[in-house]
Amino acid sequence: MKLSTKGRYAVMAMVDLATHSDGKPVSLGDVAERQEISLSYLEQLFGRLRKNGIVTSVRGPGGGYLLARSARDTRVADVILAVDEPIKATRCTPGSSTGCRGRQQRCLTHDLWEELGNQIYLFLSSVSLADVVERRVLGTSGMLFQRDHEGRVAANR
Amino acid sequence: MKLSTKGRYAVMAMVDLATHSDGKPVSLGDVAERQEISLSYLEQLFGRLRKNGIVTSVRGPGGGYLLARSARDTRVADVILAVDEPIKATRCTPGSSTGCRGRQQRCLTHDLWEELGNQIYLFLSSVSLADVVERRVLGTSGMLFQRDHEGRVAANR
DNA sequence: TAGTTCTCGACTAGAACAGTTGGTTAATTC
DNA sequence: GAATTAACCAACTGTTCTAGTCGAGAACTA
Repeated sequence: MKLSTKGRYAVMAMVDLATHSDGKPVSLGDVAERQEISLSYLEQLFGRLRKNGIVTSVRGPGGGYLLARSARDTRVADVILAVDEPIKATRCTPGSSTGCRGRQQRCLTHDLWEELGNQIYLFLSSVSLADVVERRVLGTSGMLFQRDHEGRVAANR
Repeated sequence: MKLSTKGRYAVMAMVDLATHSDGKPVSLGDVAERQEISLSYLEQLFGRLRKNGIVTSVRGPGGGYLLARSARDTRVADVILAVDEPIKATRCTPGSSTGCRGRQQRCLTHDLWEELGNQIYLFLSSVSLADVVERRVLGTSGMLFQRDHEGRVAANR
């Protein structure tokens, strides 16, 4: 599970879509203006989303994009997986079980990345677009960590 | 909380350090060879780790790096925060509460990224270097998602 | 003094990100 | 049927980050 600004842009746009679609298609031009993302970049992202069956498209005037499923059934994880290509296995890629065998059989940190990837995926697939729209994202929040005046990392335990 | 291969390299190196240090300093040359990471790149990373008080250094022959605290008290999150500079707030940066006010007061997905960042941080600070060394990273694991033959994303629920 | 190891800064090829440009195709409206 | 709308598509670009290289120096040990 890769986390990039690309995935975040896609989620922002999809939330916008979920918010402003009342059964009618929403044009990317509108989304671009509201979210202040370039139209052409959105086109690239929605190309991916369409190929992955997350949205459907309607061409021509009054056209645009529609959620393929309801906002409640579209999970944030689906959106991110659709736009972020599965990464090619470098050294020890979180998702795949191959790739991290240098000279040892399996790198020491393998389980850690695997587990972290699962945690992230579990969280993001527990959240639907509807949850985001209705601001139903539980706030455990609070300042959990800071940097001191010298720039060093300090945690508030 | 930024997740990059850079942070992963740092954690791999720190786990190596925790594994091979029996009170004596471990030279970066040894770590580089074992982990197959370039020495000069490691030097950059350990410069950051030292400035953030994660490791201490000993110069000269027989020198190297030592954990500043015990492996049990050094958390994976600390390592990653030390090497990954706090990102400059682009549009809606997960960590900081500023930055995502385009024309609205606060973007719809803000809470989502904030909460995700917290989830990741909580997980990574619950794991110490000792946990990784002793392979004590709980495996909720299993294949949670896949792509079908057309490359589309599908989840195993 | 020689050799080891850390320390520091500048530089680099390659990749990814975010966006641009310039088209085409399909549907609607005039 | 012509003009307009908006999805589609491909190639290209400036910027940033990654991962690494290179060179010089400073501290310590033998």
